[in-house]
Amino acid sequence: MLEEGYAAVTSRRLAGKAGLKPQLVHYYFRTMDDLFLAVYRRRAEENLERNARALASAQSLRELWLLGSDPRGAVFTVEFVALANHRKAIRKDIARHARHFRKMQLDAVARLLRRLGISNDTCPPVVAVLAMIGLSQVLLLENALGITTGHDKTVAFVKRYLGQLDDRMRSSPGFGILAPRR
Amino acid sequence: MLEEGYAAVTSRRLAGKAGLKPQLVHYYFRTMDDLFLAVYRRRAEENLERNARALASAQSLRELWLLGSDPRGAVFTVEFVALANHRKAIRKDIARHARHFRKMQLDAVARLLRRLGISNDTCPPVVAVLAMIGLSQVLLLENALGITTGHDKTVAFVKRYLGQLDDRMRSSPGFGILAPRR
DNA sequence: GTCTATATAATGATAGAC
DNA sequence: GTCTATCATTATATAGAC
Repeated sequence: MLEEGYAAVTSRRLAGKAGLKPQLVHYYFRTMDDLFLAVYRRRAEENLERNARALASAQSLRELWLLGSDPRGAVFTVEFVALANHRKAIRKDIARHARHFRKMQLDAVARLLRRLGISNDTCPPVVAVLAMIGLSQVLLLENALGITTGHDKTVAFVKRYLGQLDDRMRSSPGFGILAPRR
Repeated sequence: MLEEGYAAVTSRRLAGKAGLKPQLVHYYFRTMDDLFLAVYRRRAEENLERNARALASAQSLRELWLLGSDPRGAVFTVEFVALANHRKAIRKDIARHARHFRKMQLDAVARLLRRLGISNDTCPPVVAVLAMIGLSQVLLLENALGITTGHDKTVAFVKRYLGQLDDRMRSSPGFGILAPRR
């Protein structure tokens, strides 16, 4: 799926990779949609856990950025969004997970910005979250196409910026209460 | 393609919509890949023209933002990136166009930030461009999935922010030389 | 330019033997 | 749980009549 797109995932090729017969795919998952959903759910759960760990760390913002910059993640997302574009059952699942995910990030970033004294007027938490996600996704998408103009510069800028915020965060009064230094 | 994904675009369905026989698709385009490329090229050219007009306007940033916020554009991009993910000929074409497009945006935004007195340390042009693209893409993608939490707030924030920059730009000395007020 | 006819190959899915 | 056998469907693409 990551290498050749979801359309390349067929019961036959899949079984071939497992050294088994195509019919077993249907035995285990019934339909191909069920298979795709199973893949998505497993990955979604892993993703939630990794995110929770990142948010609890002493460098939340940098960790969040790194998570969003996993190349497999971006291709995975594109493929499933494309898949969701014409399979109702899959779209529903993705939407539900994405909402859960978003809420979690949003709560954490809002708490963080408040503690840093960054007001809603300066930058609403939701803008910060969406900008971070958007930026990392665009970088990954372009990379997949072989376009990298200015990417290094952008990554360096973002990391420096987020690192400074994380530093201010760690040295803010009462930091240890919420997220103890490791 | 926009409604059901690229996999749903078959010679049969296409011919059906045109009230013709599937074989005519091959008569005109030979292969389905050639067809997809023709669609992409037409759209890409329109896109370049619209962008050039936006960059020449008196509210470049807002116009750029609006262009990036066209819902059809985002779905179109996702579908073609997914398509490019497993068709070499198509990937090459997308990459070439994207590079051209990026250079155009980058030159214009760089000139604009310089004129506004925003230094490279404050915000490198490429970061501004990628952040704008990323943010609008994420909004559109989520929208397509039915997720809209905080979107209104984000759009309002961005428009207000870009509007202020455009205002400063218009009132900067010598503005009329580069982009005459309409 | 548009059609009929056809070659060829892949797909998802089920039934039933072992 | 894994296999063989099989079906119905769909796809891309070409050849040739008109």
